[in-house]
Amino acid sequence: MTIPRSAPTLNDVAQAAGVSTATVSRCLNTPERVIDSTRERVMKAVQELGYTPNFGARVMAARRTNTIGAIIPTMENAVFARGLQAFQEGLRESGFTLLVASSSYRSDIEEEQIRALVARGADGLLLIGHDRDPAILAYLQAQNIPVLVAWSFDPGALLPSVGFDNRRSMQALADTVIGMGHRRIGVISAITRGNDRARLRLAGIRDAVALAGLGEDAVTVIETTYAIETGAEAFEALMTSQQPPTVVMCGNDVLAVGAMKKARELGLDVPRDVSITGFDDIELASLVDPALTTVHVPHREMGRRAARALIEMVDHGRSVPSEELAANVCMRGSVALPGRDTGATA
Amino acid sequence: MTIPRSAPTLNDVAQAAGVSTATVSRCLNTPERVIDSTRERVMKAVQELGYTPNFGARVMAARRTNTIGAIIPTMENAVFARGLQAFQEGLRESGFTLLVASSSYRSDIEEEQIRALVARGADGLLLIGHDRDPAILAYLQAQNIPVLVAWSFDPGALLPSVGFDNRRSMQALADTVIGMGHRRIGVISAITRGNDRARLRLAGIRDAVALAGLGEDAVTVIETTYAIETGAEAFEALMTSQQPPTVVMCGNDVLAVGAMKKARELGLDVPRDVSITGFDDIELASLVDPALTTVHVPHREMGRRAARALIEMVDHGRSVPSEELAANVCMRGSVALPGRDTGATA
DNA sequence: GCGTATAATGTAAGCGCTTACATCACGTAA
DNA sequence: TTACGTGATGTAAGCGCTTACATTATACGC
Repeated sequence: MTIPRSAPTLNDVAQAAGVSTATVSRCLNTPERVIDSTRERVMKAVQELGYTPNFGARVMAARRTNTIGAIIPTMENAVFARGLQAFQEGLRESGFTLLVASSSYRSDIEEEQIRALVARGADGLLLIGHDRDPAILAYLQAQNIPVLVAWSFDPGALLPSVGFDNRRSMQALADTVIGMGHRRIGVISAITRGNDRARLRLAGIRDAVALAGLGEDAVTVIETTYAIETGAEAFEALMTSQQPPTVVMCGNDVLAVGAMKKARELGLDVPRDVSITGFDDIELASLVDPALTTVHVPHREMGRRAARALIEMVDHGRSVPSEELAANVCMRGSVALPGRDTGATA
Repeated sequence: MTIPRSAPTLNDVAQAAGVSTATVSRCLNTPERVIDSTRERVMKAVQELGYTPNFGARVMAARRTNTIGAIIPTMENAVFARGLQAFQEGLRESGFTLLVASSSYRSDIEEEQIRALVARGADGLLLIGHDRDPAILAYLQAQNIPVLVAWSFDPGALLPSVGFDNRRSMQALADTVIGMGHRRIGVISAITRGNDRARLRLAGIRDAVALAGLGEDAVTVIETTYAIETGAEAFEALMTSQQPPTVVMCGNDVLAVGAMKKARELGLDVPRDVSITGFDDIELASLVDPALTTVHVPHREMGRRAARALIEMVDHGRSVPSEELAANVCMRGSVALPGRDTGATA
């Protein structure tokens, strides 16, 4: 067996098998149109040469890639990782390959990645959230490529989505908390700029506050990046202020876990001295002590449905109605009635 | 502005700008070779048409994709997610795009993904671990495509690697544990089939046992899939056996956290009643109570170095020496001297 | 003004594949 | 035997791009 200088081509296979390139191509794509004896000969040559069709060439000739692209903010966020894993499994069943890229929460990188994926011939795209420069939307439209949004449900948006109502879900949680008597609410939010999930969750808290007839100054908001440590810092800032909150509502579980960690360090008992809530219901939420009150998001289900919806769009070239999934409040040990005092320990 | 039937091509741009396709191509690839006035005209046309070069065609003509492919077992494992994020950032700085696929720990899917990535013209590949069907190795060699292995250092393997010595690191941890007096060791390992990291970690424990002159029956091994819940189940099985171990060493932190959770449910105090160890040092390890004794793996550093090494291989077409990173034992609260009793609570 | 070096642009040949269409080899019916 | 239908295979034209090479424009020195 000789080692080829470079990857073998269709032509090499054709020569080895003593047929034309068309026959080889047919063996690979429509085997039933080739007589058995020939096919065997060709397949043998394919095996021996270790031939893999050149994707670029194939795409260019056939105008279809069976590839779906997805762009997520970061792979380090467990919620995306989980949803995407399910998404990929769903695609695989239908013969699609998933290509993933991440944007580090930066819209310029997201745009770059969108272009990269489109250029690679992605048949469809999965994007996270609706906040996006109109120019990119126009570009996507010009490319005439199906795009689905996940993790955020918004029937009024330009793009169809599979997700949940971040605003209403967070409001439900805030309603409950306020209903328990909390009047000073600290909020640790993810950066809202370019992130509708974060923005809407914050809006949900404000909705609840307004509904309860509380003043705007009932909430103190700190925005910070996604990490346990930054959550801890924000928590400390909130709790060492003049009038510390009796409950700290966090934009996601990771920030909340950071808050709980810092509470322990500060000698604050959760939930006696201060209540803490999260959002997402990642595994971590039920592992910490006390278990974290949060909003459960069905990430896997979302991934599966997104796969189904996007395949539908790609296969039949038609848009698809947005799908809303339920995200329910999950009461656990980290929330209690507010104490009589100001929330500081003795 | 008219909506094009399909994506605009180089030719469309050339026509719109009144130049040849070669000039447009040069504007995009070697702008300094085109006079300003022409370039402006061309770029304007590019903008207006929303032109994106067709990747397949470009690759076919230029024989280079600036794309690196990576295949990981699963995105849901935080260690891969973190290392890969760093890997991607490293690649981006050098103008490479990362394409990620996951194999669900199945070698047949991994092979499929390897072929998919190769077919897509990946200039290089990042793979996890050395366990792999020789046929795929041969295929990769025939394709003459640079491949780097991460998460496992093995200077003797066919492929160069950037990683740590799973066996020796785990042995170091086991040495320490045995040095503290533990004589009955329960092991919760990830599935070892096709997973050299799991296999080598287990081997490291056996090395330590042999070195200490203990019999083989000092260790009881349970293999299970990667999840908190399966770790919990395995832990229960170990602890309800006739002679429960005084220490349970887990193949990774996720299994260890599952074990700790189950310990709490069983009313066992960690580390008084039983010691528990992990591997990886994910964030979770220092969040649980007591903090988990584990082996710290520098995932980010590994990702960065892997990026550098693979780029070197791709750019200069030469192989690269394997790099070993240190993975150090991290003693924390979950390990203590064994009690006098059998490990069962009163 | 002319010749020449140099910069800017155009021309056209592929890159590896698919596929419409042409060709060929049979088998069947008249 | 001939004519023709059918199925297997070959031929060759692109797909959109890059790039070696050819051509044309510009600048400069004499």
